[in-house]
Formats: sequence, C-alpha cells, structure tokens
Amino acid sequence: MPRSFLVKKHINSAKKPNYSELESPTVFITPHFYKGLPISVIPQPEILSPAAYSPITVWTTSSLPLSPLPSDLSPISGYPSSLSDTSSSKDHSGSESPRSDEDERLLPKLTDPSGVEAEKFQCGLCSKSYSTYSGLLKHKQLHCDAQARKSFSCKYCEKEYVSLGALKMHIRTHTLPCVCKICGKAFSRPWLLQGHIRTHTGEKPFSCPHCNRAFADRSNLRAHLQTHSDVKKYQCKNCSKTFSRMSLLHKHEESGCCAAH
DNA sequence: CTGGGGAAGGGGCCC
DNA sequence: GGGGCCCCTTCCCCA
Repeated sequence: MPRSFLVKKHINSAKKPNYSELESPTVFITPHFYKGLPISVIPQPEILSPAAYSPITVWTTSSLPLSPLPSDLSPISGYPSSLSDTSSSKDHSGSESPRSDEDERLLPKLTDPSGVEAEKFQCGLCSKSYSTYSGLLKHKQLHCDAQARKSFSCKYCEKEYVSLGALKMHIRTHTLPCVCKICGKAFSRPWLLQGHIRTHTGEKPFSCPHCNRAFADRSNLRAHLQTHSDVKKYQCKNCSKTFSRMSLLHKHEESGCCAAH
C-alpha cells in the first residue's frame, strides 16, 4: 500500500484545483515514458497574471487589517476567506468575486478600526494623504508601488516572497501541475512526481553502502545512514541522548525529558 | 513508547 | 530568469 498521506489528492472535488480553469497543461509521466525523457512543466499563463503578482501594499497606518483586503488591491486576491487557518492554503476554492460597490464603501472603515470615520487615506511610503481611498490607490499605483515591489505575495495564501521566481515556485504548490498518470495524484514539481512514480515502479536508486538496503529517496537514505552511525546527529540538551532524526529528538523532548530536568 | 522507513513539501543554490 | 537538484524537514505508519 503506497503511503502517500501528504499528497494533495484530487479525489475530493472540494479541494481539487480546477486545472482547466487554470489553463495549465499538466505533466503526465508514466513509468514507461519516465525513463529517459526529460520532464518539463509548461508555464501556466493564469498564474502569470498581474493579479497574482501584485506587489505588497505597505500600510503604515497600522490600522488596516491583513484581511480582508479588496480583491483588486490585495496581492492575495481570491484566496479563501478562512485566512487564519494555514491549512486553508490547500483549500483554494477558486471563487473570485470582483469587488462590489459595497466593498468600496467598507474600505474607509477598514482603515480606521477605531470606529471614527476616516477622512484621510495616507500613503505609507511618502505620507501623502488623500480624502478618498481610490485617490490613494491611484497614487500608489502610479508613484509608490514601484518601491514596494521588493515583495511578491501569493494569490492563494498569505505567503510572501522576495523574488518572482520564488513566488512562482510557491504557486506551484497550489496549482500542482505535475500529475501522475497512474494514480492521478498531483505534485508541485516534476522531480516530486518522479519520486512518487518510484513508489509505483519500486525503483530504489539510492543504496546504503553499509547494508543492502536501498531507497527511492536520497533524503531517506541519509536518514538511514544515521542509523549506522554511533554518534547520532541530533542530541538532547538535557540528557545528551542522541537521535538519528530531528523528529525523534522532538518526540523525545515532547515526551517529557526536558520537563523532567 | 521508541526507532526507523516511506512519502512528500518546500526553500535555496547552481547551472 | 527558469529549471533541476540538493537538502532539510515533516508527517504517518509500522515493527
């Protein structure tokens, strides 16, 4: 039985990214094709839209909450309403609604949680003030956002990145363009899919030099090699006991060793 | 309960 | 700048 607990499956439609909507050609790799063929991921036009890469708007009024932001302003437009739950990053609903007039009316209140109707909208970068939100928005788009383009925010979750490339890489974790043709599981990167396909083929290219065990994943071999080592890599600060894995050390600490000292 | 294996996520680096 | 790879980390399961 393959143990792929962490794979984002497309079986439950509630969490299934709509690939046709994303216009993202998926990458199908079968074991038959896998060997010898380079794996490429076709860029996804949808995620290259300006909305996906709107720079972070810097609010120095210290009053504007992170959420909700108007969809046409927020760099994270379209992400689920349950922001506080980080797991929601996997729950991209794809429901994007254009900002309504009501949203526009709500904006001044968002900038002023004190309850006092805000009269001014101040630019966090140059301190210029505007009587209307749209005025501030125009100003920022025309003058000041260029200074804020150091940051790129994901449209599906609240994560931010300093480079467009890093953001693109991250967005793949939402769009999952690499799909296993055998079982339909989707992955963010081709080599993740490759590793997954090894679970189907049984291929284990990473062999332990100390025993006859082989592994499909290099990191798992590395973890295994620790079991051959007398001195484990991860040591408890309290009892000096060593562990082959950090997760084991964490388990040990959580089990009460640290509390007992 | 502990240790280890399997599978996968994701950031960073290098070409 | 993009893709591939490396590495670390996490999670779950099982013996």
